[in-house]
Amino acid sequence: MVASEGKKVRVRIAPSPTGFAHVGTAYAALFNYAFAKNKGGKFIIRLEDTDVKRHVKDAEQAIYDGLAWLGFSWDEGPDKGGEYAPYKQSERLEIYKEKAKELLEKGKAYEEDGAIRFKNPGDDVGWKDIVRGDINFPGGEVTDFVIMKSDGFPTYNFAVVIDDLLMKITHVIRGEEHISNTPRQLALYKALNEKAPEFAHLPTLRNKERKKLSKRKDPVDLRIYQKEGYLPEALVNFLCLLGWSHPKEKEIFSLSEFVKSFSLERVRKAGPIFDKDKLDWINGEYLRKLDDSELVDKIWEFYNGKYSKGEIAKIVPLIKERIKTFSELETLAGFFFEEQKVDKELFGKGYKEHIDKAVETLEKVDEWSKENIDKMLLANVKKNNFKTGNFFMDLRIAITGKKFTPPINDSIVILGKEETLKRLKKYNK
RNA sequence: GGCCCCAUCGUCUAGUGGCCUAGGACACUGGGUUCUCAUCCCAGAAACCGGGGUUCGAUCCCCCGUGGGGUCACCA
Repeated sequence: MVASEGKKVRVRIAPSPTGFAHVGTAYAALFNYAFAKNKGGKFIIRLEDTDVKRHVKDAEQAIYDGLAWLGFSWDEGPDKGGEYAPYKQSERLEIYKEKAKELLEKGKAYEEDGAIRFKNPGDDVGWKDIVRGDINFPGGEVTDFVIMKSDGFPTYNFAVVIDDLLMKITHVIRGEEHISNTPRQLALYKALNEKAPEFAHLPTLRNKERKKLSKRKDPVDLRIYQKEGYLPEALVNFLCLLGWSHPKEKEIFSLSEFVKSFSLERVRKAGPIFDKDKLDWINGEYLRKLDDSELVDKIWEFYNGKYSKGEIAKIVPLIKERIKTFSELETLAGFFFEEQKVDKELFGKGYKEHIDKAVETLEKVDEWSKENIDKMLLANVKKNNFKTGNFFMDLRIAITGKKFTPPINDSIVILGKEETLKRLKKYNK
């Protein structure tokens, strides 16, 4: 860190509580967090709740929960307090009122229909964006705009400027969609006789139609990922890779490594497409890297104790390399816990014979071990001149109801002699 | 439409004037391991939007097109 720069880095994210925790918010949080922590600065949450109509109950908590789930912590915020409290705009109304009054008195704003409008001088404005370089807007683009609504609440553009100023925000790192707001905010800083913070406009996450992620049709609610059984670390890692790349081209890395190697210079300008394929792969990578015992705990937690840790522990080695998310566990391995319906159409031609002989053989196994089962079943296949693949496939279907499962002999061992035979005997002639 | 931003394989990206016959990853295809699926290993197909410049030399610099996106509220 360059000590001579003096100013301590302070960044913020400014979500509005209009529903749930949004991936876009998580994305902005990720880059702000990394930038701040990389520079030993502060990461702040400020709630932009100045739209009374759009305010949704519980949305505030959902945002904290979502961000915490992903592993972020913030230094100041509505729930945490801090030197520049309050951090909720609805609790700062007096401040905006006062500032608006100042502007009014200086003749830089005027009243109209109960609202206060900023009198825009119409100068050309521009700034050096940290990720995009020079951006300029011709004067005249920005007209007079409302800063205080008639309901006594500030508008977004006004509140942002006042708060960033008062909260001593040094870098405003936000989505590209805010570029067009920046001229207004810059005009305000100038009118207030204050120096503006640095700006960095991140690319916008897009869907497959190349449009900005939509609340209606895209999976943007963080809880979706929680429910589907993604690891937060994997989601974060995935997000890191959108618009940013590791200097050494690494793909799998932790949040702390991201923080360590982060720089805004490596942020791309083009808006990346949020494509879950790669997320699935990353999640699988993280899953496979976990110790079996960790995986057991996480699965147990995911299913809210529905299955005992003992049961889970038995099957974990078999499913670890086969699931991409926790929610896939039941489709892949549900048969361990509960007998599945079997569609007889799935069976091959001589299935009854296969099953009969399997029952016959398995009944003779007294020490129920993988070795014995392997040995005896294979001998049985040979003796009867079965086709190995066909035999095991019919066995698999009879026991699990599915064609794709963990290795069948291992499964039989776990299921136990009694349960296995019970399932097979249903097909006795 | 005005203004602004952007443009390398299908997707995420490396690249910062010669190291590029453009590299990696996901996805895809083929093969190997295997009782299925998966993991793992190997191989393959796949891109610098177009046109002008600048330069001895452009994916990289400039201009113009084209395409995509964002934004134009008393929403944030």
